[in-house]
Amino acid sequence: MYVIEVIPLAVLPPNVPQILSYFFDRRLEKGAIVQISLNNRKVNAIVVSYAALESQKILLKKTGFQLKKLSSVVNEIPQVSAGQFQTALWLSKYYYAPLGLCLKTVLPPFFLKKKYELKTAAETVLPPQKSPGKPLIILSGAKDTLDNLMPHIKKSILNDGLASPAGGQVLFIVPEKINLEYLSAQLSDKYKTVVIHSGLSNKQYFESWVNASGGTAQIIIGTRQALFLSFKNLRLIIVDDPLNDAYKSDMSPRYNTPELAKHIAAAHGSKIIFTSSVIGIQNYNLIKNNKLAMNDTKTKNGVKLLIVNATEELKENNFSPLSRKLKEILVSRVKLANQKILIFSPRRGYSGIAVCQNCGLAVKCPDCAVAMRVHKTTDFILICHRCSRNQPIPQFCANCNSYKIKTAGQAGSQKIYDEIQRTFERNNISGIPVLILDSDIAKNETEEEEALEEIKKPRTSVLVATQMIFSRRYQLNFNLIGIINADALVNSPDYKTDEEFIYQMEKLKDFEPSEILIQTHNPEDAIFQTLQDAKYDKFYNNELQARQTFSYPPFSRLIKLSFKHKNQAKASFEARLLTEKLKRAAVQMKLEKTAKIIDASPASVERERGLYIFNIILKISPEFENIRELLKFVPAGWIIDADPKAII
DNA sequence: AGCACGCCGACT
DNA sequence: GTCGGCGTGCTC
Repeated sequence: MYVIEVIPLAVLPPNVPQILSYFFDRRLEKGAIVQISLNNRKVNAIVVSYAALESQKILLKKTGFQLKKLSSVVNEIPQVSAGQFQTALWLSKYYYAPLGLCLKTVLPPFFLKKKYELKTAAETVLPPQKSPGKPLIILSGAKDTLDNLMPHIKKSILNDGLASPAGGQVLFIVPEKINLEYLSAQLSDKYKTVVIHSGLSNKQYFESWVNASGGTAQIIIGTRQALFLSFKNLRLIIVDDPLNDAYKSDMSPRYNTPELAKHIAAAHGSKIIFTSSVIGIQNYNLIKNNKLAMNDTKTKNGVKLLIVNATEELKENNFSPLSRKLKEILVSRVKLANQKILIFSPRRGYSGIAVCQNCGLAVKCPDCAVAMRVHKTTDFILICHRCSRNQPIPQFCANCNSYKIKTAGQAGSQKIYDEIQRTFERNNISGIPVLILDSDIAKNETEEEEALEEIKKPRTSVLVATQMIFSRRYQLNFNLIGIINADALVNSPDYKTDEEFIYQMEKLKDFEPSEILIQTHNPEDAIFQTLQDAKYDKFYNNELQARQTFSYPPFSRLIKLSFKHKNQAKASFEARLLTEKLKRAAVQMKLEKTAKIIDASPASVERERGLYIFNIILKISPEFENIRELLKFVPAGWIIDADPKAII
């Protein structure tokens, strides 16, 4: 008899062991697939080790529980490689996520599907290679990204200076699948490329997998899942746009792709290059500490910035979302030939919200603690931007029964569109196409492509777009960009706001405009001067200092603990209970200095989809390794988010 | 996360 | 009488 240790491919709560033991009458190799009975349900599990029962007897007596027998063997041939185990373990440890779930994340979507069986789990453990050197960040405009990368790609594929005769592989990670087609078209005439993303069928995914692990593919281009492939001789990982929000997984394990990419690169001994339009504060700090090299190829192009005081517009009785200056520039621009104009709207929809003029209350979503946003279809309707629920604008105010419900607040893309049309009419301008690109349009893929095709035509046109347009910055150019409300550009009042603002603005410059007009209610804000100078050293240094003062990253690691419940009192109680528990534990463990616990507070949107949300923030100093010691007090039902996107 | 057990209210 | 609501507890 043998004792087999397995990882169930199921979610186990954090307070139970993630590796379980079962009896079996023979040995099973690491990576074999079995079926186990877990609390009376049948679950697939992966073998991690075996041991003769004799050697385990004493140990088993101590634990006290009765081991069960394995239900059945699914596949005795190892299907999970050492590399996959290693990645899953790292994810689980680094992001405090259930191990079984991490293993599931690492495995390809066709895993255990009969048609796509892998003969052996491909694994190429490379002999120690020449050190790949420090990570590198290349700063460039989006359109120069590939040109800058080509020498690095070429060198890696030629496998320069290495003993191994095999050609090297390059892994190119992008935040969204939208640019995969373009990148693969650019690279595939010179190199054998494969593509990996969530839209692939099992058949296609399997094919890419085989080409990557077998070494046929020289360049693997993909979204973050491509990091979970097996490789033959991976020499270089490129992560484009590392600051992109889409890189942070919103499902457990809540990993951040650039961080995982660094780990994978280290495991393969391959070089890692980030390509970005900005450095970012964390990377700036790494450069300062000599842990990251930088190659700044950005030419200081003389884009003209125009700051317009939006408050002044209101004082002068201009209630249009378009300032007088913007209208003026717009009207003169469209009279020229082949002008591309982007009007950047902070959000989709028509105008802000529906407000009762009598009592001043906005119409709120019944399930979420946010005001619903007005949209225009054939009629005006209300849509919740959190949960997508929609309903007509009520005739009477739920609060005071008044019938005076009016739309109010910041204009969205739809209203801006109407305003532009009206401006053109008033100035007797006709025949200028005005298009919208927001997530409402993008729901229909052909409609989105049509809008983009129209924009690419060699004629003057205007596009009203939300942040979605950023993913098109590799191919689109605009002569003029107007930002309707810069204050709403960054969605949350968080410690990252200024960094995010700079990031967004630098991305806009990727469209290579000659002029950017920014409308804001805070024109005196120092950030605009920083932007004007495009000198970010001082900004980063100030920001680093502020972050040090308040123990924000990179001077601490943030962990967000969230609890959701339909009953507000219950959620609030649980949150306070855990805060107290953690504080007491921290005192007992003498961690008051290394782990700062911020009291539980309702999330900035305190209710979402009918659930009340409370957050506890932990600020852990970087030298404290054993966060698990503290997190073991977090009961099941809490969401643990290490390195969260936002803390509100 | 699932899934069973168990204790209260509605209904053929 | 029993069907089914969901609170509680457990998973080698």
